[in-house]
Amino acid sequence: MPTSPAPPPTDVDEAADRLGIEQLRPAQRQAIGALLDGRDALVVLPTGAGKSAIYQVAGALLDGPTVVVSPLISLQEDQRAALADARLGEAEALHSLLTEADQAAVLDGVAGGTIRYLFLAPEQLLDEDVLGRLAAARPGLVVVDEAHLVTAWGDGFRPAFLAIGLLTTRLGRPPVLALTASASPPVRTELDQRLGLADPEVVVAGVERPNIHLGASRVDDEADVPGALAGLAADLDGTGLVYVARRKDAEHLARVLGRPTRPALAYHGGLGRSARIAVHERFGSDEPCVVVATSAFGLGIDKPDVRFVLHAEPPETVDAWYQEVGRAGRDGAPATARLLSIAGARSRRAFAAGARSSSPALAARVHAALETAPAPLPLAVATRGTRASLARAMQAVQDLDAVGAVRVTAAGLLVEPHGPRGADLLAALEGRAAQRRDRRRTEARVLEQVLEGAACLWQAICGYLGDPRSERCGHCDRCDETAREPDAGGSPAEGAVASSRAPAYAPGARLKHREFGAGTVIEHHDDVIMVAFEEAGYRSLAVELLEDGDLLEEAGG
DNA sequence: CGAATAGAACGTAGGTTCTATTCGGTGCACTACT
Repeated sequence: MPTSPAPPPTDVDEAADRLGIEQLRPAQRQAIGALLDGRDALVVLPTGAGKSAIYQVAGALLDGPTVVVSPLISLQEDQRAALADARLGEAEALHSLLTEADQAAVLDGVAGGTIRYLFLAPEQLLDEDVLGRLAAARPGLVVVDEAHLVTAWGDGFRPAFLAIGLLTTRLGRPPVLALTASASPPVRTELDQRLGLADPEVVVAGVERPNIHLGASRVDDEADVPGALAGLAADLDGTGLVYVARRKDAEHLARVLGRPTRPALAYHGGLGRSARIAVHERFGSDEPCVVVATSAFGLGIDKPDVRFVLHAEPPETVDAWYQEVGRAGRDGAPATARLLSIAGARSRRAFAAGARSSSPALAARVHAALETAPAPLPLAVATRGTRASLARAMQAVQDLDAVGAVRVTAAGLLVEPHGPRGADLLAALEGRAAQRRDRRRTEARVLEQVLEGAACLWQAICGYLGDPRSERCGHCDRCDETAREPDAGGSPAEGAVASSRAPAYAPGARLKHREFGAGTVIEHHDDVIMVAFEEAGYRSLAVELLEDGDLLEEAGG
């Protein structure tokens, strides 16, 4: 006989206690409080800061099951296991590795009220049967874990991420909690829109990782990269990660970097299941090793004592760089991150990012199909016959929703009677597509500029991620160089030049541009500032033109 | 976007040179086979 379930906790502290947490941190309390008041929340905290506890506690106190959208099956299983002993209620995952009978049992458990926490991938929500049964159970909370993937993966790789926002409406629109370790201000704005967050409680803290020493350097030729990496790795002890752009680079560099005392293992998405498990097990062991990997090796890694992260070339964006660097030094002990770029060459990872995108033509077809429908249609029915996968069609629906051409209600999808149609609709859709391409290009360019510039690296990253710091970090290459050149030629450090000449444009300063709107300065050198605009993304602006052209509405804050 | 690969033209043997296309990193789920 199973033991009878524990009675639900009566307050936040009791729920935390059952998780083995003595004292919740202020950031956690702030988010939990908002959710219990029925509000949405967007939480940006580094891994290890207790993001999961927010939904674990809030979910135990809200009526109805908590639905956690989680990107990987392995992650879902980890999260389920973490709740297994907590006496907060039953937790299950729903995915394709379960037998059909087990999947049915999980859905029955949700419908019958015995399951308190359900973990699933966004693709599961596209199944009308799953969606309908979840809706009937009246969820009390929807959680989007690794929420930055809504923008990073939704627009191309896994379009189901874009559908989450629409589908929460079908789930009765309970409070939505978006969780991530990194989200720059433009990404936050996009998350608000894509997830349909309504005036969310925003909690952002602690982007900088003081124990990670950051560096970026340049090699002249591609052929120099393996030797440079080998040199860096030789000076570093313990277990480390090397990120590369392509699968065959992983295989090749693993052979170059392996040593008898510390083997190097290649990891990428082309490996078989058992090979991948073997690398994860070796990486997790106490014996040091180096894993040479594509971006496949990332999500869900929580080994505390990774001592270094090397990049054979720049990642797609500053966000991706921060995410990958952040896998070092989780234990708080000193760790090292070094990035190589090839002089004059674009990173191979930058252009692979935006190849696939949604099609205005497909969106127009979906719209046409809806116009002839007599009543609100379930999403899956409305997009039938468009010759696109359900997930692709969802991407189209999301675009239609964003330009105001359709509306999603609990009953399904319908055409907005006064929304754009015909040529207007197509123009609006194409405008959106162009905006997305532009966003991608500028994001790749920002990383290039940070790497080419001379500014403190952590200052640039923190500014980019919306947690600006006004002083140099003291633990990156650029700060080391500044410290080594005390008063050669009598010129003060660059940061001092910037702030004495134009204090209004110091990193972290807020400004409002006539064309681009509100933004935050993230870098300033040579009379050029880089600004993160909430709506327009990242822009480099010449200070002289800015002032002469009277382009600022206001500055300060 | 730019590198790699496949195919075509050349004109009689197996190579060069050009043009067209596909592919590049992430994984969910599904289908059809052992």
